[in-house]
Amino acid sequence: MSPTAGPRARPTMRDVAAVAGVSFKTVSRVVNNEPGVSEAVRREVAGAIETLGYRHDRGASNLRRGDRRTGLVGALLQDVGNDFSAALLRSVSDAAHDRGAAVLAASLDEEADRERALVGDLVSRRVDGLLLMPATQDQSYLARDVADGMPVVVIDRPPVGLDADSVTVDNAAGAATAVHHLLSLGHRRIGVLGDLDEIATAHARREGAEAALREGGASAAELVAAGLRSDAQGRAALGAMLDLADPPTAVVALRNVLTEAAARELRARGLQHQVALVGFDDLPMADLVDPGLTVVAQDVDTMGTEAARLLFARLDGHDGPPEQVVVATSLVARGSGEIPAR
Amino acid sequence: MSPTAGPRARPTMRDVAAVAGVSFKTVSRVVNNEPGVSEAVRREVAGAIETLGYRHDRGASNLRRGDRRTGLVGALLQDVGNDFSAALLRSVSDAAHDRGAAVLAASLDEEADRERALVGDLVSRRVDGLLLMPATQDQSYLARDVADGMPVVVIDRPPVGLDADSVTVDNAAGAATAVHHLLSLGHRRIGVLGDLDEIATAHARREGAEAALREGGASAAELVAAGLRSDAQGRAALGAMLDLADPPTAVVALRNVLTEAAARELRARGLQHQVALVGFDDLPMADLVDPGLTVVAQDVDTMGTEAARLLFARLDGHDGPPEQVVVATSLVARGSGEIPAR
DNA sequence: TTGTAGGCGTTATCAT
DNA sequence: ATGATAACGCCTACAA
Repeated sequence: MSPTAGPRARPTMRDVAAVAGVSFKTVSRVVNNEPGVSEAVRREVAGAIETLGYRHDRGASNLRRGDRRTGLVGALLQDVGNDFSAALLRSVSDAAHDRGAAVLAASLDEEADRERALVGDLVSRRVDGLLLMPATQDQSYLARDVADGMPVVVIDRPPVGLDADSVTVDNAAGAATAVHHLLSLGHRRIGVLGDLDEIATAHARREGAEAALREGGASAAELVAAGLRSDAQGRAALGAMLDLADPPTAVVALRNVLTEAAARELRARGLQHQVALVGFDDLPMADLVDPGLTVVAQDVDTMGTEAARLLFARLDGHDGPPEQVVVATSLVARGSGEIPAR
Repeated sequence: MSPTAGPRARPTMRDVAAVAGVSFKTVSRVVNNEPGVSEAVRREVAGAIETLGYRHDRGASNLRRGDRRTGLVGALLQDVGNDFSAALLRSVSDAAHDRGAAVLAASLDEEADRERALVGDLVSRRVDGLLLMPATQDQSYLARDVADGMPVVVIDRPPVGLDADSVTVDNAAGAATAVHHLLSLGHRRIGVLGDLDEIATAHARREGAEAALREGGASAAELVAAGLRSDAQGRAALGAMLDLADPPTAVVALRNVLTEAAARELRARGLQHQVALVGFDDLPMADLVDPGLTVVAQDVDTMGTEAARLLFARLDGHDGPPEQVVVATSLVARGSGEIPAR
């Protein structure tokens, strides 16, 4: 008995039926475009729907339906505000919408608990499938739900403890490419900036870079910094290296924030044309920076498309062993990585 | 009778109850953490849940519940892969997750039909509320659903034909700021690059810029290009202006892709230090470009936070007239906009 | 502390 | 072509 016109209860099929003067099953037929309703009745019902502002309830529908498909897909990414995640979300959600599915998106921020909590939430919402960029070290907690019929595609990092499709890049190889590029230009003092070693991709990249350095006879412990999470940490770490008696003549930044950080620090010191820089993962305006940023690029578009393909193939009943798609990385030379050693 | 281990049917509360040897209402109590269950039974039920891999079904739960809240929020943005939309999505989804709500995200790409279709989808999924960056010219089609209790917050553009909260920036004023900045440096030949005039924000920006130019006595029809949608179109339009006998000494780019395009074109012509450039909307690495890109920045963070605040206030029952929040823009001088007139 | 009956809005099944 | 009835998985109300 609220005096303010509170939200009126939404009309149901029964209400529509009453207005149209038919049984509510007939309304259901009309709403679902089922045959067996005369044109006259169909119009009558459509009119009632219009006047009442009736809106079909997918939740209720889904409860009763045979296939139990919600038309919902989950996308748990590292950070939907970040370029890489956002690009993936875009291509996956395009594929989803082409199939009439909606996408539940969320950011994990490398927090394992958040991943488990959000997966739980998505499962209880009965998503048809899940795209996951893991924050956990082990996804075996998902095995049961996968067995119960919820396909999961793991992206960016290989799944651990879980038999699932995945889309990754060869991080070690990509990092090695960056190092080889610099070695070939004569660099021997090469700094490495990496993220937390607990993150699988970060670990693989650092290992790949260090292995390449060793092979090239350019290994130097004081030029390797890991565990860098922010722009500030990246700048500080590079700054410390540049303050050494024998500073690096080149830097490999193993994540996009670190590439940005390195570019800033070099620029702040006026060294952007003296010290070479190669980043892992492409950046939006890398070509406009001075010098242009040389990077080992991941093909985000392909990654997203492939992930969507795998996910929807499973949803279409495609059975078979998990598929591991590895997308190629490519070195994009724009200037910063082509500065020769002094 | 499929030979392949197809998705087993998910266990229900009844199955759990059978295993635990209790009634299924007791299971419901345990699942919802309701009081009135002995510790012993609680543990028994928890064990059964574990062995069966039971997962609560929110859809079914919600159907019977009194409040009919789905804990779902829709976010219809221009393009979740684009920086501006992605930043908004991030802050809104943070606020949503803080409240235990999940976010359905989708991109509209300025397609009015897509907006209407997706809104319909979200409504039939019974989202509790909706954040909308409109692609339509008129949102009156939403009035009924708003009246039926679904709060809508319109972002980036003022709502048309709909009484709803909104979060916008003063586009005309922002564009005027950019022009004034250039006028004050002595520029009189100022090029303007704008998006489709049908887009409300684009229209307002162009009008604001042109008004400021007129006031400054620097109006020049041949230096105004609208309807530019892509990097290529932006570059072409600016290129044409620069090829004029009396080319512009400064450019205002009214959208971030156009700012990028302008920076590219100027750079390609080696004019990046001769022709001034001010963009509307900030860009990721604007400080690393040479020269740094001067922009009129929109405070995306505040926009997202405000939008979330408005939406969740409505969901918390806050009643009252629609609120129109206008977030201030700010000129961020980084170099490109401070090049003086020749 | 625990259980039973009924219904949320819809679709499946079977009847008319 | 249309309708009555049961059921989906769960929660509310009430009873034991």
